[in-house]
Amino acid sequence: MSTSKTPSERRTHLVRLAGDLFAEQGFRATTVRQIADAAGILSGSLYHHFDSKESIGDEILSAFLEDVLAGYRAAVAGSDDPRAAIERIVRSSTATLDRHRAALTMLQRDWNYFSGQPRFGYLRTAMKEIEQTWIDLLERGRETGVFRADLDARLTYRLLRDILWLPTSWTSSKSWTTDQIVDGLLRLLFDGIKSA
Amino acid sequence: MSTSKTPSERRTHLVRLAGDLFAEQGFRATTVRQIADAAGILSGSLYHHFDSKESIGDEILSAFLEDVLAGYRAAVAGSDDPRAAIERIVRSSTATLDRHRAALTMLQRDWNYFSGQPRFGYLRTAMKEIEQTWIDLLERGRETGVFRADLDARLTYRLLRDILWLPTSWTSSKSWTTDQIVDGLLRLLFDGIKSA
Amino acid sequence: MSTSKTPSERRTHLVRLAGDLFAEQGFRATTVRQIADAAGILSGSLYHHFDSKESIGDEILSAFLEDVLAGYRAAVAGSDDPRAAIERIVRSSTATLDRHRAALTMLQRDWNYFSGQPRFGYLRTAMKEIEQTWIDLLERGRETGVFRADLDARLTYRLLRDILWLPTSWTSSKSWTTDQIVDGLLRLLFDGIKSA
Amino acid sequence: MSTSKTPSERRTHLVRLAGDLFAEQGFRATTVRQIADAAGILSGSLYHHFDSKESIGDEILSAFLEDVLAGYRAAVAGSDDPRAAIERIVRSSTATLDRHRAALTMLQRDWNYFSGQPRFGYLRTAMKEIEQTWIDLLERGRETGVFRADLDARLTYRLLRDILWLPTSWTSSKSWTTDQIVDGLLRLLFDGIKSA
DNA sequence: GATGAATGAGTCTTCATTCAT
DNA sequence: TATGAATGAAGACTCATTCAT
Repeated sequence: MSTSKTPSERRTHLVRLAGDLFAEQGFRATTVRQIADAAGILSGSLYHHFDSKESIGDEILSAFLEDVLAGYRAAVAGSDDPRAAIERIVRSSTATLDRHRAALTMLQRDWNYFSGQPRFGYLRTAMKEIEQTWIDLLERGRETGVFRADLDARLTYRLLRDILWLPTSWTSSKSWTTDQIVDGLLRLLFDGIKSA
Repeated sequence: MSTSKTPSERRTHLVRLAGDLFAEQGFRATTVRQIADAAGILSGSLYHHFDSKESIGDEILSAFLEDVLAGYRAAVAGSDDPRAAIERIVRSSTATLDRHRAALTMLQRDWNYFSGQPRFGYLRTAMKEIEQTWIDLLERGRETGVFRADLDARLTYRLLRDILWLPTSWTSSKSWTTDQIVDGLLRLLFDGIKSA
Repeated sequence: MSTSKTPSERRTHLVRLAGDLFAEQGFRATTVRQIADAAGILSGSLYHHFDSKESIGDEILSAFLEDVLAGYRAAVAGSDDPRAAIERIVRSSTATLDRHRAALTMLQRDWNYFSGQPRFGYLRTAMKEIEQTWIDLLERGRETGVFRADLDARLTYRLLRDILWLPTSWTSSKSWTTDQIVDGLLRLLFDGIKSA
Repeated sequence: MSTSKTPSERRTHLVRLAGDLFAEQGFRATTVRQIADAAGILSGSLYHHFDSKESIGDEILSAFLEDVLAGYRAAVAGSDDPRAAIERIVRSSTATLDRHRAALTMLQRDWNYFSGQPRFGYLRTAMKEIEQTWIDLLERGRETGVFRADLDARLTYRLLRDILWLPTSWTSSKSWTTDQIVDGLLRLLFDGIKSA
């Protein structure tokens, strides 16, 4: 992944600035000049801290995926109850949103670009672990009768994973708190919109 | 909206080619040269058919929104039953996916880019009508007791609209038919994943 | 090697202009802007004709090597006399100098740069054929008693090949005609500087 | 020439490191960062020792020329025999090669660059002395019948000077010892490749 | 309608150099 | 002496667009 030695504060600050721009405009649509402008330096000066625009992206993406995977592993580790595990995943995922808006936006908008490059091979690896986790939980829940018997695990996973990551794009309009979103999601997820 | 004077077959063909590329790579990431290559002509020659890359995008987006709005209006017009209307919307939306993958991808990935330009003002207008339609239906369903009483109409709308458009990005992996996706969505939407 | 379809006259002209600059300054020290300036266009416009600076170099180098190898093969093909063959090589090489000054200078000054790139792999291949030709001739001449018995074929080859290509760098100072140089070289080569 | 006030050991070491890189890659193709990396310091820190990259080059080149000129003068001073003097020049030149590979490579590859700058004016001066020495020797040898009567002194000088400096570029392939090269050169020079 | 050639503004990146600490 | 951060000018290359033929 990234060679994160002991990132100086300056460097960390620059990554944050870049991340904000990536979140707003996407990775490819953001120019190094915009990043440099935000930092009040010349664009060439960025290369004192990073050896390429992509290495900034790398730093953001790998940090995000480490966090996400940690959340998934912790959610599964606790107990045997699939429903409880899914709820923990949803809650941890949503919590991660705020810290990693940039990464999420980058993946949503430029997935093809990143996943095609060898350098970002870890993206596919991580996604596979995430997928496997969901599918295991959904199938286990189905077998133990907690979830509907006709549930298509893979299809449901695809839907849920993407749904979970949707609200990132909204954060500009601060209409809802994170808690509201999580609860709305969980209700929708488990119970649908029908009244009981 | 679009300046579709005499949409000669050649022109229509070019728009389709461009759309395929936009769907794959996004609007901004697609170069006019790639479009021209796909058509077997030189990039400059495209300008005999369109006066800019954006006018191609315009053509694609406006056609899409006309279709979508028509679907929404038809869905609502039929009856008073909110649940039936929503099901019609979902079914019509999903049907539109195949015909308008390019437009959806463009909106998902470059919404900020388009919606910021006066030329694409109709995007915001159309979105507002879509939003209003959903909210009306959800609130009516809540009031008549068909939907849960604690349903946040606006939040649910945001979630549902985006969810509805998610599967567009998947089409590369032909794992499911459109029908499968629609049914999965409707079940999730109305009933959640819990077993009865 | 290079994909030389049907090089337009414009393209050919540009290659010549670039070659002149490469010959004077070396490949790496020459900027695309200088080439464009020489052609009276903007630097970006060069990329309408070539997809990279290196592809211009490729065009120049591969044309040169084809010419050189043709000369070597023809020189060897004629007869069995090593001394005559070497004389033909020297004469043909020197004749090639004028047409390919740029290529020679590029190889002399930036050999490490080019030979390290896969794209220019044919450079090593060609050099090997050249080396083998010399060594065969020298060894045959030694065995048949035409050349000195203590001649180190490989060492002599290295010296001779490089010596043969030296005068390219001088052409700025038009002190000698090509014929003078060839004759001087041949005398030095066969007889040394000692008086008989 | 060079501003070698107090050539501390550190400084001398740095010059040697730089020289190695210059010899491998050429002066212009070597970056100050590479030099600093080789020394284990940051590139900016080099400027505590030298006020510019060129001043490092200056140090290397002027040391070389002093050495070479000393060799030439000593070679001529000894006796009146042109042939003996030339042999001494060749032997001393070749001996200098090992100590000054960097300088030679720099001159071979970037002569135009250096000789064009006022700061390196001494290069032209030194070259003129070298040229004059050769021409004197060759003409004297021709007049006294030691060398061929039809020898073009200037042309032969140009050839010989460059030939003498050729083997520098080979040192990567350690196929021959310096002695072997010298002997090969001298035999070629005096006797040619023909068998007696 | 299409080609071939060009523009001009902008992209990421490199590199010698400077300087406060 | 060295570091860490920056400059500023330049480098190769991209791309939407224009236009004479």
